[in-house]
Amino acid sequence: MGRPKARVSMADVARLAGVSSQTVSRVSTGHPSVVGSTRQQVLAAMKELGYRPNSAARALKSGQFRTIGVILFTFSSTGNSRTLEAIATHAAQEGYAITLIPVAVPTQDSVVGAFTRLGELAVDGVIVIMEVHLLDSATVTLPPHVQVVVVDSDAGDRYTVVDTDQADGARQAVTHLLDLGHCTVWHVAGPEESFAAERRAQAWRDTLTAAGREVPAPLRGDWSAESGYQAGLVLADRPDCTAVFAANDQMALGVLRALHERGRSVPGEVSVVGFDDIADATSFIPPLTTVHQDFAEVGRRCVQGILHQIDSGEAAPGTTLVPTRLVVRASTAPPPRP
Amino acid sequence: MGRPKARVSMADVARLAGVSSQTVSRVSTGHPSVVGSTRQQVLAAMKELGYRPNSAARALKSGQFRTIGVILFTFSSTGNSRTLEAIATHAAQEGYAITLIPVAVPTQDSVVGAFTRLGELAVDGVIVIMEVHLLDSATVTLPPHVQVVVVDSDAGDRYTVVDTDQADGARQAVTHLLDLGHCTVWHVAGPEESFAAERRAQAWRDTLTAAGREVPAPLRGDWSAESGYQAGLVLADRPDCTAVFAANDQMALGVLRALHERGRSVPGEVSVVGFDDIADATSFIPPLTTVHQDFAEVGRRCVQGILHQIDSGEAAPGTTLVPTRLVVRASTAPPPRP
DNA sequence: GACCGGAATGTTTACGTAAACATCGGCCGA
DNA sequence: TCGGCCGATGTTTACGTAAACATTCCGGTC
Repeated sequence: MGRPKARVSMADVARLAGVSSQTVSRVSTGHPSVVGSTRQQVLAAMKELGYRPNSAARALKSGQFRTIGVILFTFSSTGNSRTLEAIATHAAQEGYAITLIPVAVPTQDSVVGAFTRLGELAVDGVIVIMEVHLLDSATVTLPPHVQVVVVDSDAGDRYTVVDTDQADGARQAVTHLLDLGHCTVWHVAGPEESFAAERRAQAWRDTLTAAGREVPAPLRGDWSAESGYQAGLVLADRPDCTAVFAANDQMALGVLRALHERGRSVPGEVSVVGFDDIADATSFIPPLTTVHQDFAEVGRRCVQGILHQIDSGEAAPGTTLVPTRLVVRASTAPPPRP
Repeated sequence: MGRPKARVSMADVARLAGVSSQTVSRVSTGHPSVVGSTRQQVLAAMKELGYRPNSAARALKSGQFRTIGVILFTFSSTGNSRTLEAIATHAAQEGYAITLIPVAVPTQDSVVGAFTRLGELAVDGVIVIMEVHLLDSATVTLPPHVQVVVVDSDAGDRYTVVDTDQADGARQAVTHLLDLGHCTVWHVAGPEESFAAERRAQAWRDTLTAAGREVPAPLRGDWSAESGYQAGLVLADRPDCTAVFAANDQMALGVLRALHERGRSVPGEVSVVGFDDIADATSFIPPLTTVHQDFAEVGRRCVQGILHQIDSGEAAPGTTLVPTRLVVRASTAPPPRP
């Protein structure tokens, strides 16, 4: 409001440089047909006045914002915030900015609200990081001119979906434990609403079944270490439990603590595998064997996907899976000899 | 490009509703002097055409973007991403969007680059989450019309700074250990470039000195659990070390692992205190006594501060400290009887 | 019954940029 | 030598919105 001077515009620069504002525009956008001497003159004037292009005017004119919206529920999940980081980094490399749209409470109302606001938002495309269950239940149609990429979903028939290969990761984890000689593997699953949790649980079940092993009833957590601890207390009391696959590293941490408190040694008596490969996993007691997720790659492919859609102007339904890799550390070993 | 139809504008709505576009504008902005029946007509037309205000045009006209830029180096620090989450949430409540500007490599060049891009960005204000050392060394002046709030800095004389009360948190941690009867407290510090680390180390030193205790040489980590583990290995070999204050929870985790591996029981032989109170700290072995930081409050005050500056049009230098609180769990106890 | 005031609505204009079109001047080939 | 062509630059215009100003119409007042 009370700023000393209005913002410098192209007209101001043009006046000082003694050219037309269109020439300033050409210099600003790097158009080739401006001769060197003129360009220098304009650049000098820009510098002297401290000219900055007005992105609102530019967006208005061009119809492009060079901005990607990212909708997400929570940062607290390791995956979300690491994916967001990768998205932001890659978008920046492509000259795109990121606009964050947090949806604090994942109720249908707030999702609708977020998408409504989205329609007014200055974005060329949107990346949605959330369980698509909510996307479905929300009776919202995305504004037709906005392209969408979804993470963590199975809606590959309708949207472009990028996700970690959850199933293969879980399979690797279970196979690793079976190969070590365990009769079967117990599972601490994530919350029901989560697709990732569902996938991991399903692959765990399938792998056991395919190997002809008994499938114990899964325990259910909510991704938190505390919920893993509760599950771990239950498992610690079962002498027949020698191998546990937790659906994420945090819950594995809780399982480790429960086993430790109940005096069951890891990996001597019980083996534990996690999922995510968070940085801290190397410093758990003992260092955790876990499934590594390449969040950076997920983010990269999200940006790539959305930019492709923005350029081509049309959606490209389909699912891209980013491979996972088992990282073996010290929390797994053959089962104890009876 | 090849979209079936151009975007719906106010003129289209006006045509359908049989009013002028200015009336549509008035309805859109909630201007009072539109009679009920007209308003209904316009709203119906908006709905039928799927009208969405064009924020670029709106920003161009009003000179405001209703957007806050957030510059940050890394999400991997717990504090950064939790603060970001709180900022995003509160900004959304105020009807502001968040634009993320990641600076992957904290070199001077990339900082300059980020701030240059910033000048062109459609933001009304900026929140900087980073060590201000780099802000200083970067020979950048922020565009004069952009307001700034800084987190984690001591530049309160030049900028509005919001930070956790690092010093008091560290004091509480050290005092707690001394009160338990420990002769002195060892410190695993964060990296030198970090103001937060510097503050915590200084307060640790001051508190020991004020109590007339010996001040051991601090060990230095880089916030990671692995670096805490390395420091822990050193401390585990010193029989005179009975109490450790780690500058964050991750490093505390590493210390716990090192002590465990070397057979020194926690808290029986050695007490450990962390800083941050991350969610997982309750499931460390043993559950970690740590200093709780209220990131949500930090985020809230950042948004509040920047909005105030945007409204008033002038900077408001000064520092706001958010209190911390010691959370006592199971990793601290009186020292062993010799 | 003419006039005044104010509420409801319409018209004009400007925000800063960049595409489209217009102009100018010099160089090349016939 | 001259027409034409192309590269460099200028002029016009439109993007969608909302402030400022203009107009219309109504009820109420003297």
